[in-house]
Amino acid sequence: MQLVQIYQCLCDETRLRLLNLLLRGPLCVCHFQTVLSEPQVKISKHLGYLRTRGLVTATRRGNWMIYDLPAAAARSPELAANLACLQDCAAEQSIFRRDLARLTKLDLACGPVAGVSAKNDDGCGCDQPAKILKK
Amino acid sequence: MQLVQIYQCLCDETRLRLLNLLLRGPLCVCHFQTVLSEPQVKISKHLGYLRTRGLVTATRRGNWMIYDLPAAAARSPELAANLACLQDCAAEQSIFRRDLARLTKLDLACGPVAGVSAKNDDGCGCDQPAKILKK
DNA sequence: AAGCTATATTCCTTGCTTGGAATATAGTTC
DNA sequence: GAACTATATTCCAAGCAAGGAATATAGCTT
Repeated sequence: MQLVQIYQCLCDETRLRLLNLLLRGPLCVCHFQTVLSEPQVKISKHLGYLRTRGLVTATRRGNWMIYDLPAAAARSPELAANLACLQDCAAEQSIFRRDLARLTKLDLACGPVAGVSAKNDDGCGCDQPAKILKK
Repeated sequence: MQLVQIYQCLCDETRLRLLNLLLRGPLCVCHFQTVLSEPQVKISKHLGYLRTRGLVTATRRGNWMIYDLPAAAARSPELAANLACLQDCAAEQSIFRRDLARLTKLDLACGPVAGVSAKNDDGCGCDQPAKILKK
């Protein structure tokens, strides 16, 4: 992957916020919506943008799409370096810290879950919890 | 400085090439032109873009404008981190390596110079050598 | 199958970025 | 001061990206 393309993915604030959350672990779209407080189209489009450029992966799980960063082994040196850099930098800017805090709160409310068919009414805004188990 | 703004500066290939060269030391516009083989407007505009956003500094020296990165002490943590990251990444991509090689060749042809009023006919494409002495 | 949920896509508008041609500016040399 | 050099700016056209409204799609539930 070309270096410029990585930076093109990073040059939008919404995308930075999405990636910052993904650095903590995989997530489904509805939880991005909740944490960022942004409309569904916006989130979905930016995730699509990142996906077509290989910065995130997406796997369907029932109704939900689980987005994740590419596996460490699958990251180019450039991508790995820039994700590490982003993580460091984001830790110092309030907007990213706030997002992570909100995500943590969501996690606590929802708790981890393995399956997909159980409903829960945890008030997350969707019927499925935030904490997605890594395969 | 906001992190996004840094990435916005980095998301254009021409600007990446300029910054990559600047990581080696200060340079005047005409040498960017020579190394990148791009028209003057293009170089000048991208340098202007970087300048207004604080990613480079510019000082006039006779007819020449010397561009440089902000002094290490003046760099925000985010900028410092990303410049370091860029330097690492650029070292692995051929276009940036080629640029550095061309710059080195220019240096050899021109040699270091302190003053500004002496002409030389070193074939650099302008009357002033490439190697600018740090103040 | 019908209705529901989560997510994606299309269409459209708006604004930004890029690049080039032409021109302007600042400084030098003669 | 006239000519010249290096660089910046203006004006314009084209392309791209972002956001929203409406709609489509995929999978679940009953």
